[in-house]
Amino acid sequence: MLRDGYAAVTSRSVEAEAGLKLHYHFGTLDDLFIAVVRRRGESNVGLLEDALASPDPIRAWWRLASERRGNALLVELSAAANHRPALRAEVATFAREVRRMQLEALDSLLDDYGIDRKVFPPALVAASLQGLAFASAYDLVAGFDTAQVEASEAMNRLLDRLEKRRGARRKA
Amino acid sequence: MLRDGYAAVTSRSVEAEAGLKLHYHFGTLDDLFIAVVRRRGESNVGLLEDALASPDPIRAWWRLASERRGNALLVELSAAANHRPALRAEVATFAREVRRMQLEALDSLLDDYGIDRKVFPPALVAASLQGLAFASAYDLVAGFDTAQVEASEAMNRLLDRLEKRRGARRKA
DNA sequence: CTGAAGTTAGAGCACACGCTCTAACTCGGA
DNA sequence: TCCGAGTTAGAGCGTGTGCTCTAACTTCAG
Repeated sequence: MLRDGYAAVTSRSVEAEAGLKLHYHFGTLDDLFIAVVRRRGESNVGLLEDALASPDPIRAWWRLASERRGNALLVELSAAANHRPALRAEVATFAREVRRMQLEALDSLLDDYGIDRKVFPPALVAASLQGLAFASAYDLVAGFDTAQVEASEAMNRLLDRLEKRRGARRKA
Repeated sequence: MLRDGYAAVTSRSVEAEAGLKLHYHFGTLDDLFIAVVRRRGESNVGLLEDALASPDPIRAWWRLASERRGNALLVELSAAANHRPALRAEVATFAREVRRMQLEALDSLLDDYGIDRKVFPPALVAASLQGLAFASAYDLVAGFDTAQVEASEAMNRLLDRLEKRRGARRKA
């Protein structure tokens, strides 16, 4: 999937590559995709949980969100979900769950970071961070070259400042 | 394309819907997609140019970037570009050009808005704004329901503040 | 009215897909 | 050793694709 794109995942290519009978073990192709989403999604929920509970939650979240392989996979799965309603529903479930976790975490974290929730409510922060990471990954996967490196370096510096501020505030 | 997704754009469906012979008028299917990107892309470059030169440039840009139809089309075209190298190259050209325009505009605008370019350099601002808009559109198109409405309302309020600040600074 | 240029209808080709089916194979327990 | 459960190989079906091709139709200048 990462090598050739989701469209290259056909019953024949899977059987050739994996050396087993797809329809015997998984049922339909949809079932295969859904199994992938479920596996990956559950592991991701776990990782996000850890990140949000870590000592520098937003930085950890950002690191997770900008992770390259995971994002490439997400891009492919989202594209595949375009033509597979069942898959789309499964992806939607995880997207909602992940966003819910982020909003809940931010709700108590924003004050720690000294972020004014009137100006930057959780929904905006979450959507921006995740959107920046996703769009950067998208452009990278597609080879668009839209100054993602510069942006992500600036983001890392911004996170340094934020985490430092949080550290200072929590000490006080 | 917007109704049924890019995968529904087949030689036969196009001929049925448009009532003309695709291969006679356009050549290959790739050529059709590329023509669409080129038309849409050029018009979009023009619109962005106007937006960035308008009295409230960032708000206008944001409005353009969150425009629903355009974004849905972008999502479809990006997905289609996944399996069509020629198309991907064409989309990449416009993505780069658009980003270049944004960076150039921000380079002189940031001071007007009183945004500290040490913390928020043009690349970060551009990628965030565009990323937020794109990801929101993506989630909307896919029906993911990840609090995009809340986020976009907050973004509008943030833009109100920013544009107001710019107005005040320019008067002084 | 003639005839050439532009355009279409529709059959057809080679290919790939998802999925099903049957015959064969492997292999561990009795 | 034999049996039966688990698994595979590989042919096959129906469908849809991109694209080509030829014969027919339309249009309009001369």
